[in-house]
Amino acid sequence: MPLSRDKIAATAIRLADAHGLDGLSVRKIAKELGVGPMRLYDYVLNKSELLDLMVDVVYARIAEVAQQPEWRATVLAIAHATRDAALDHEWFSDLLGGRPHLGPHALAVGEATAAALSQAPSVHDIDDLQRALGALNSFIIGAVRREVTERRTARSTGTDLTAFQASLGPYLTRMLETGRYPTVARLVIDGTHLNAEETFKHNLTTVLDGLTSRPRT
Amino acid sequence: MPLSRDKIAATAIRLADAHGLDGLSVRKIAKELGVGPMRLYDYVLNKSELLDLMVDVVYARIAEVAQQPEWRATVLAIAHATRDAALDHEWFSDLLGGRPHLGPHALAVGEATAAALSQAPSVHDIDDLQRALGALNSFIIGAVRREVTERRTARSTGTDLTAFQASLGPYLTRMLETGRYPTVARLVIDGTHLNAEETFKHNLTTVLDGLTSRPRT
DNA sequence: TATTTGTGGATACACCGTACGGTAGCGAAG
DNA sequence: CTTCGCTACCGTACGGTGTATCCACAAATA
Repeated sequence: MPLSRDKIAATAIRLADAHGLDGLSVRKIAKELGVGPMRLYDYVLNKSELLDLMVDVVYARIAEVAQQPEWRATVLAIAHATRDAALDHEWFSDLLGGRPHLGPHALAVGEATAAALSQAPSVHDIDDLQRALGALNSFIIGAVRREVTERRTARSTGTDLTAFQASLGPYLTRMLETGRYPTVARLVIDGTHLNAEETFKHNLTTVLDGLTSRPRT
Repeated sequence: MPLSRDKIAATAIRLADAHGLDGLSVRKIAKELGVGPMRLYDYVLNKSELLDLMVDVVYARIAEVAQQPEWRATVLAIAHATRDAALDHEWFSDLLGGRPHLGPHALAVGEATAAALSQAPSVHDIDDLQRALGALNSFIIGAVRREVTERRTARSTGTDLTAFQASLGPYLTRMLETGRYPTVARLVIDGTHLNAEETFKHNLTTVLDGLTSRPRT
């Protein structure tokens, strides 16, 4: 089996899933494939092109759900698929929004999203579409990013309050006890541990409603 | 002048502004300060703590505008200040949402945002607040991130259409000419070059309206 | 004066992305 | 059958990174 872009991308994804983007190096991928590090550069121009490859593989999965009968269902499906993908591949959220996504599958997702949004009421001309697309993508990117980093810190500190205070405690609890951040303190202490998926869905429909119900300015 | 966290952060910010986050290294900061690389570790635990330091300096600037008479004005001011800061310090957008922002000034901004949002109509209990805060921050993070990467690619490819096609052309124009991405193609070709700040403001008020006008689910 | 303490510096390690030169096989041209 | 050019593979090497560790020297204390 003679090595290929697909195989390189696949093992790179496996390693990134296991050890994060920081733990991903050309050398490790090569070792995992049983070849010298430089072999990869016969198939890829840069490391960043390798990252683009990985990203587009993930987009391929997202693109699979991008065909729905109704525009709103399409948007919802894409957004949730993006979130799911980022939860499966946390490094994906690190790359999300950080570079232009121009791979064929990324373009397919962009096309499906744009086509869906263009059928929304209150999206009349192309400027409306551009704005709506921007708002939607901004929300998705930010929400996914936030959720992933939250999950990471929760994992590294422990999820319950006492463990959290023990980890960030010396600093953060002291900060919160200064009384200068009462609302934040209330959020940290009294805040229910909301279900992440429902929060995402809730906020997504909020944004979507705002997008479609709003009269032209 | 004996070196300090503030001075380190200040020159690190200067270097990052000039050469980006990738071009920032402990050694270069040290050289700029005229000391050995290891001196910095007397003031900072990690490089990531150094990044946290830089981030909090930027938050200090944002926090300055966080006191407005009306809750909506406060939110708008913070959002725009965040965007301005990210445009001045593009590396800031790379860090935005990527790690928890726990510096004193970041907490101050978070407090101000939370306090403002808690006064919005339709934000009744603490769960409402948490959701609204999440939605708002998600949008801001994503929007800023998108705008910065867009500006970067525009800078590296040239802004007008022909230069853009010349740069991405061999690949992207071929992609668009396949006809598989008609909506995206229309956006790229017919899309007016919208004013970025107005788009941000427009989408921000859209999100904010959606946040406040929406009845409870 | 002798001794402790802390501060700045140099060196070293493990790792990174990748430029470069070289070689072994193989199909086509002479 | 020989020889050429080409492709696919390989190893080594360079300049960079973050940071652990040791060391020298100066100041302060006993």
